[in-house]
Amino acid sequence: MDAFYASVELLRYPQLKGLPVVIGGGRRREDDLLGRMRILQPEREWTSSDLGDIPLEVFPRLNSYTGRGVITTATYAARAFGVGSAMGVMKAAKLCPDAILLPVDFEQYRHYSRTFKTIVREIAPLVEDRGVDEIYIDFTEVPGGQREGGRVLARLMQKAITDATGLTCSIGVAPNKLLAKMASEFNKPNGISIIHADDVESKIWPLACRKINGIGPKADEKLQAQGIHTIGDLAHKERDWLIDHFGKSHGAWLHDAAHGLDTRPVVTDSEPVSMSRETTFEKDLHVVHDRTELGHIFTRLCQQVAADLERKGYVGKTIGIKLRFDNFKSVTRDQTLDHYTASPAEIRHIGGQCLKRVDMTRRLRLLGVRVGALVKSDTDEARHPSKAISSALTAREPDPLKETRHEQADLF
DNA sequence: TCTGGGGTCCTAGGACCC
DNA sequence: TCTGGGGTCCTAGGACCC
Repeated sequence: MDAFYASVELLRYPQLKGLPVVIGGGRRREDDLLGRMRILQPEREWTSSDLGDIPLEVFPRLNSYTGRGVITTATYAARAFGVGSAMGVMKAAKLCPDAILLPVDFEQYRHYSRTFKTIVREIAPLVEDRGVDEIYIDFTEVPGGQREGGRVLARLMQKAITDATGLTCSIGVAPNKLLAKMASEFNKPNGISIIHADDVESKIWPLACRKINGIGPKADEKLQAQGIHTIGDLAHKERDWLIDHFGKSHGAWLHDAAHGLDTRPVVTDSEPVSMSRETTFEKDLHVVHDRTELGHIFTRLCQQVAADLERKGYVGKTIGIKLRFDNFKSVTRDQTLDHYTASPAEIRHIGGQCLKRVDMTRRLRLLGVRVGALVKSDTDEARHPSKAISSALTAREPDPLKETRHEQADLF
C-alpha cells in the first residue's frame, strides 16, 4: 500500500507569518477584549484571517487572559518563545506575554475540515479521518498516483486545497501509514516529503522515539531509562528483549515500528464507540457548597450528550461519568443497562447513580458524562438488545458506608 | 497562575457460563 | 477437600492522539 498523510495548517499562513499568535483559552466568554472586538465589527467571526485587515492593537494579548485553558495551536513565531500546543495558557503567557491571543472557533474549523476532506476525496476516495485537520489517504489505486513517487498527486491536492480554502497543507508520502505520518512532519508548513522503505535507516533512525505515533511521554520515559533515545537505538534492540520489557503486544509493536513496518490499512468507515461531554469549571466546585450549580451543569451535560446521540442517530447502553478533582486526579464510574437509550432523563438518572459511588471530599474541577456501547438507533439491535445481560447481577452495589459518609452525593 | 475536550484502544480482575 | 480451562461481559484506570 502507498499512503499519504495529509495535515492542513488551520492557521492561515500569509497573514500570520512572523507574528507570535496563539489560539486557545477556555470557552468563549464576554471578557473585555473579545467584547471590544465584537464592538468593532459585531457581525463577524474573528479568526486568524482578520489579522490582515484589523489593527493589531485591537487583538488581545496573551497576558490579558485570566482563566483556565490550554493553547490549541501557535504560529512558529510564538513557538520560538517555547509556546506549544496543549500548554496551559497561563504558562504560555509567561513565555510570550505579548503574543496575540485568538479564541478557539470550532465552528469554523469544522467548516474548513469538511471542505478540505471533500476536496481530497474527489481526488483520492480512500480517506481515513484522523480528526479535524488530519487524514490518511491510500492512493495505491489512484490513476497517475505513482508519478514521481506520489509527488505529482500530492502537489495536486495541495493546490486544490489552497484554492478552495486558503489553507496550506503538509503531506507525507510513504509505503505505510506509520512512515507517511512521520514524513508529513519533515517539511512543515505546506511541504511534501517522500520516504521509501530503504530510507528508514537514514531518515527515521536518527529521530527521537517520541516521533513515532503511539509513543507518548510515558513510553518515552521508560525507553530513556533503558538508554534508548533514538528510533535507531530502539531498532537495535532484540525483539525478545523488547517483549520482555514492554509486554508481548507493545514490545512487538515497538520493534516493528522502529523498523518502519506497519500493516494497518487505511480505514475509510468506522462507527463511533462512545460520545461524551465534559467541562472544566472556571473555579473548582464543591458538591455541598455548589450543589445547585453542579446539578445544573450535570443536567446540561446529559442533555448535550443526548442531543449528540439523537442528532447522529445513535443509542448506547453504558452510561458513565468522569470527575477530575482539584488535585487533577480523575475517576470514572459507569453502569451498563439491559437496553439502549439516548434519553436525557435516563442518562441523568443512571449518571446520578454513578456519581453516588464516588468519594466527594475534594473539590471538583471537571465533570463529564459519557454514553458508550453505541449502536445505530435504527437497527434491530437497538430495539432488542441480544440478551438481558446480567447487569443487575454484576453491577456493584454502592458501598453503604460511603453513602452515609457522603450524603452530599445524593444531591445529584 | 499549572494542566481543554473529544475520542480510541489496552490491560487486568472478577463474575459468570459451559 | 486443594481445585480445569476457555470465553465473554463488565468495570476502572491509564496511555495516547488530535
